[in-house]
Amino acid sequence: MRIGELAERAGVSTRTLRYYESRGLLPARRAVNGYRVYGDGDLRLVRQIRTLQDFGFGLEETRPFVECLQAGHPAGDSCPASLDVYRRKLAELDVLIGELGAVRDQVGAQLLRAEAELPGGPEPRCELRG
Amino acid sequence: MRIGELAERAGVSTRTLRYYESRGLLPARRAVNGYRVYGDGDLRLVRQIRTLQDFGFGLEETRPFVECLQAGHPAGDSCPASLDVYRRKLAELDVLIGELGAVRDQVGAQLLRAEAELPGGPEPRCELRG
DNA sequence: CTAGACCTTGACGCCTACGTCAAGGCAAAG
DNA sequence: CTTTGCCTTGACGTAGGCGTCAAGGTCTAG
Repeated sequence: MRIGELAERAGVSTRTLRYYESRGLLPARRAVNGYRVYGDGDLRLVRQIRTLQDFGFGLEETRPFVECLQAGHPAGDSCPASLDVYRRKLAELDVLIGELGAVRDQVGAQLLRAEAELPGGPEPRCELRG
Repeated sequence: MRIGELAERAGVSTRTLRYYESRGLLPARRAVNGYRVYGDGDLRLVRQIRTLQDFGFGLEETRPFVECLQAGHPAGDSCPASLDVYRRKLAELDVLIGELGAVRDQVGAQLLRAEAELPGGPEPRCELRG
């Protein structure tokens, strides 16, 4: 299939596919006229990349998965290098989530304090009515 | 004081201060020779910006706080507009943390599955020894 | 022959918060 | 006068992942 069909089937733009090729992921055979030609394996490959990107992986981080598939393994994460990426990402996520949680608490505290110091506006929920 | 001193006292670069000015935050008086001249209030202003940036606020999001201080209020969050930013940020953080948590769980699940399917490598912790 | 759909490469745009260099002005010390 | 240090504006570079022309080649239907 050519680039347009692969793009449509994978749900991405042709620009995206050319970009992946420029990054060394997703190499393409060429027809006589210079057109890129892809096989079904390439569809799996692009889908693997998109799945990881949805998880917030950068393109470089998807490379081990891509190479794993290209090496003929059943899945992108059938190789130790891919598992390492999973582990690093997990660690990163844990740190990030922790930091964001801390920030959330600080912002929440600032909000409460500032609301208490601001006389105007809507009254606090616990205000006595009547 | 001039830009170099303010930069040092605030712990930022002169480039950063000029950038803030170009964005319409942190306006500066000018000496006869064209040099920027700042007062102590500007130091508070810059510190307010940095605090918020440490919380992950974008520069635009710090504008209400800056304007609040410039209006003569005791703190950057002494104005309703600033509180609105706090609230929006809290909501954003909650959503983001939730999404990241979901991703974390999915990546963790993928890792466990892939580790189980990979025969080689270090044995699971529960393996019998000897 | 021509229109139209598809393909090619090349290159600039975007967005954020500055870093970093370039060329040159101003002021005080020696 | 010269050095030294601080200041000025201007403008390009960075990172990520493409979007969006631009100019032109290819193939097919009518």
